[in-house]
Amino acid sequence: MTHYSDQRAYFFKIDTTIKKIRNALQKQLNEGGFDLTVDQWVLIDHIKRAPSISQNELAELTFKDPPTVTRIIDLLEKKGLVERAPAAGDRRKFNLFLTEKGADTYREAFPIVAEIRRKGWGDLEETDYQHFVRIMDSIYQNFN
Amino acid sequence: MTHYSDQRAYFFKIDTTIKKIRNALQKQLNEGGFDLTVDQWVLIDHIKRAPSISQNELAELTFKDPPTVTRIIDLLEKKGLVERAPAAGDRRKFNLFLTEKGADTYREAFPIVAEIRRKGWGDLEETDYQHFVRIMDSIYQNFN
DNA sequence: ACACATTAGTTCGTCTACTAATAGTTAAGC
DNA sequence: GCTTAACTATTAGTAGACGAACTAATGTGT
Repeated sequence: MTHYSDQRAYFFKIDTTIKKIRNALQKQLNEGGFDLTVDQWVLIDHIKRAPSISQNELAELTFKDPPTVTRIIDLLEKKGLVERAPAAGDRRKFNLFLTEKGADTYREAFPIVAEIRRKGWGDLEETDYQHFVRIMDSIYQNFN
Repeated sequence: MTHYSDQRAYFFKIDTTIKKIRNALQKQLNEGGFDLTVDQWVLIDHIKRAPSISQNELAELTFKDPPTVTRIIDLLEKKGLVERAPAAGDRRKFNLFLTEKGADTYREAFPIVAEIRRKGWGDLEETDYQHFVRIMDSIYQNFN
């Protein structure tokens, strides 16, 4: 029970750290005048990188559930940032694209996101990153 | 831009890892027949460790907002696991306690939580834990 | 060709996160 | 002492997470 792996700390630390990052990014997006949540940004980012992606593919890539993706895309479509185009050859599917307005938003918001990432990592080093990836991947894999 | 700290990876890895842990724990709680969410467990755990704690103190400790704590405590009270007692000397406050049923639930659910923590950490070592804590704390502090 | 399973997306219900606004209470300053 | 500020908890509204159940379309086996 007193062994380090039994402490609540690691669960708790991951949780509070991701909250901190999300809050910082959300605050910057708000102050930049963007009507965007962090999760909405994440989907826009993926669509920008893989235009014509389907909702299910998006769900897999972002580790969100299909219903969650549906709802976020609904919102982005309402704002005119994303477009659902019927997929050729499969009438169940949609191909997702950024609208012109969506592409503009991406371009304008990107520097804010990049700055938050840079700020969060601070002066941690390459070897820290290797430790970080190894430990996180290990925890993740332990649940597979 | 190609520098490691600019990758989306670290944000993404933290996010997916905490999701994985939460899902694993929730699944175990469900399979164990507990009518408890992960967040509800977190509050029960804190009340167990600090009986008579107030809602605001609980919010600070768990990094949840006061309205969130209010709602979760409402649910736990409805289930008969937690009790709100008026605080002596300050009629705005409540002192929170586990009911007998709440204490039973804690005792029964604890092994499940401990097992998930153990499983997640796997065979990572003490030095890994030190790296982990240092890196997480660093990211966290970079936003203060 | 037809029953059957699978896939893509949606709807619904419950829960948590966060903001803003509010009631009621207590503390502080002049 | 009295006004004002600060604090504790709550309510309301929007957004997101997730599971279950559903519709419509597609694929497979015989």
